[in-house]
Amino acid sequence: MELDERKVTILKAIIRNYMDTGEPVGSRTISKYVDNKWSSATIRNEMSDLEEMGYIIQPHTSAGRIPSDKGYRFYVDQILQEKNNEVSEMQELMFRKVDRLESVLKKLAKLLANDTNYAALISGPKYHQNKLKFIQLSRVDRDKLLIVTVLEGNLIKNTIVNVAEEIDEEELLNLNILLNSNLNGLTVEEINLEVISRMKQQAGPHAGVVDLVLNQVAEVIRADAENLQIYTSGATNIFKYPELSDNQKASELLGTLEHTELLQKLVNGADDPENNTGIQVYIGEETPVQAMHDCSVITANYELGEGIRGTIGIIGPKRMDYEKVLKTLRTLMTQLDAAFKKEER
Amino acid sequence: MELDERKVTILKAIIRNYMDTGEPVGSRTISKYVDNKWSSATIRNEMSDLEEMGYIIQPHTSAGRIPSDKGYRFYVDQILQEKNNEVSEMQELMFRKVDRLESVLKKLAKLLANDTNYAALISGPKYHQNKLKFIQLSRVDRDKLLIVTVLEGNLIKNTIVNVAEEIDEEELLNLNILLNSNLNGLTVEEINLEVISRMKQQAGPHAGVVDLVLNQVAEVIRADAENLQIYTSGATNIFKYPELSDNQKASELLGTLEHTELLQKLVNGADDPENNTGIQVYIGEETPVQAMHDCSVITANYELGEGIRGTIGIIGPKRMDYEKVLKTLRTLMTQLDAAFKKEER
DNA sequence: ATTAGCACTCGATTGTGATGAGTGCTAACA
DNA sequence: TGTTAGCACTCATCACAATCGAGTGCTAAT
Repeated sequence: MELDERKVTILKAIIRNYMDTGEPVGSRTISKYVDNKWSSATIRNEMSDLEEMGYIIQPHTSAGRIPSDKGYRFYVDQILQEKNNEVSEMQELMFRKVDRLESVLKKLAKLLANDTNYAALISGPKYHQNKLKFIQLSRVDRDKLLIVTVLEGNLIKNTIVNVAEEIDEEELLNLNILLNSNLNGLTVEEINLEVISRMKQQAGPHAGVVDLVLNQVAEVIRADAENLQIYTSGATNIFKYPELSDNQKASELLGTLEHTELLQKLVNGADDPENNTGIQVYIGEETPVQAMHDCSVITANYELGEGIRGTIGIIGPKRMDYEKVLKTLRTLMTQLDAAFKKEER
Repeated sequence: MELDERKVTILKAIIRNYMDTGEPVGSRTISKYVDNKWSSATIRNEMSDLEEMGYIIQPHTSAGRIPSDKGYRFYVDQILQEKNNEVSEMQELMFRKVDRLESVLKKLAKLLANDTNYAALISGPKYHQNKLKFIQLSRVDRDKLLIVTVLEGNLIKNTIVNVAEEIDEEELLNLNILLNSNLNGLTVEEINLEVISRMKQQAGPHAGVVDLVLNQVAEVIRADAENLQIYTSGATNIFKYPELSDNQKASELLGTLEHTELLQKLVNGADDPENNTGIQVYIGEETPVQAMHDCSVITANYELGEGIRGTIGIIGPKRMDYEKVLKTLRTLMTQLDAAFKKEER
């Protein structure tokens, strides 16, 4: 059987209606929805076909129909095909002073959740493969050094280490120069044994400190790469959708949103190389996270400056307003990009 | 009427039973609970009295009794009176490397939530009234300075600012010395016009930079004091308690846990000067947060080093295991203190 | 090919009675 | 005088039946 134009119209009508109400939709409703262009009986016939083809489902014999995962998939694919060019204007971007990336991300998640009425999720950037831009050692106490590490893209990490030996200001200055001249522009991976031994040699009596510093830098960056920061917001929005807010499911879903390690799957999934738009739509069972099998999840990759990438995600009911979410995500990514470019300037 | 010993015993029995089951408890249950020391009929009489006195409530005519807020209050006060001296050993503290305070706090909240099976909340330290320990300016780009601010207690803040003028390394060094020699040991409040104008004078051509730096420092500290960081964990634990997990309430409660500004009330409340233990117990309507009127909330202040204070909180059903929670909080506070002292060493 | 009409299905809602845990009260008892 | 046994009463809860109505599938007419 073929999916002719009328079937498509009806399918879309079913999906749109269901998105609004969350209730199974019957033939008469659709008939009215299309201005009685066809009678309910006709619609019934078509619906029967659509069900046979797997696009819609009947929860029980005498209920209306609801879209199946396949139905949603069809709908979404249609939207995705639509031209990408309408990058609408968006509200004034609210992160004038990008002081700390983290707080921006949090705000962003909140904004997104409020805007869409779904749960939002945003992952901090992945640090590995990032270049070192600058290292600064300072003494904060007699036996304590502060290490400030600045990565490409102005991501900053601090660590405080205890040092056994005393180092005077001049030595510290020299160490700083040594570190920066040797390490600038290298990625963490590129700091190999050769580089290290050369630095140690140059450091003379304070080779131990060099070791300490390098270990600490490596550790900070690695630790951060491992337990990736993921911020969520608007988790309670799911209570707005009865089909998700049954206690058992809601509890699981909310629990999952608290567990970063589970969310990682979503974030990583977006790396699909075939997908050049950077946008992924998971419908129902397609979602790699168990607790979200009754939801749809949309993720989008963002990129700030050179190679600093992260992921934004929206989690909502299967009947989420795909059009709106996709649009919002697209504009947001553009905005984010622009904001950062501006900051970089 | 007086609250004699028997009444107290029965009241406690009712509360303990109710904490276990979450169901209203009847006279026979209590009779068995006290090894039939009194018959159910006697218990009934006493319960009738207790109800009249307002310590317990009958949800409906032919149900058992449940503790009222007043009942809980009595119970908790009893526990609080018990001697404070049993600081039990606790599991190995898991924050060997206190790299970033923030991540420690998050872990702590998670630990606490897991341990108690209630929702946990922890506020980051309040920065104001904190002394400046160290300031470091570094150039990261031609027109960008990195300002690292270290406060007493080794709390670190970074900011990047754009500067119009070019500053060479030597000038930067001088500025650093200038900043540190003038500002060390001062609180934010103490940096007044006099200090500022003196610094500007000394800075000569780069007075503008001094201004910029000071603004930025002030802003960072203020911004952080305003939207105080509050981390929550184990929010979904509330689904373990049927009396809270009705959809309407659960949604509100979880929503509230996402709104830092509402949680502030809890955190601030613990500042009650009369309360020298630093521990606050809110039962039911006593809670300053609307959505938690069906819960009990316990907050405890912690202190790290000099004047860096924050608050830990537990949110659970009114029938929460007060004894356990109080004990856990007390030990935790001790541990936290010890861990930080050790770090400081 | 479309549509009107009708019998049918089945979840949701409402109503009813049985069940049982728990109470209050009274009278008997120590 | 305090305690207890006994009994009538209350009321949430559960299972079951009756009813309702939205929505269907099928057939026959257009």
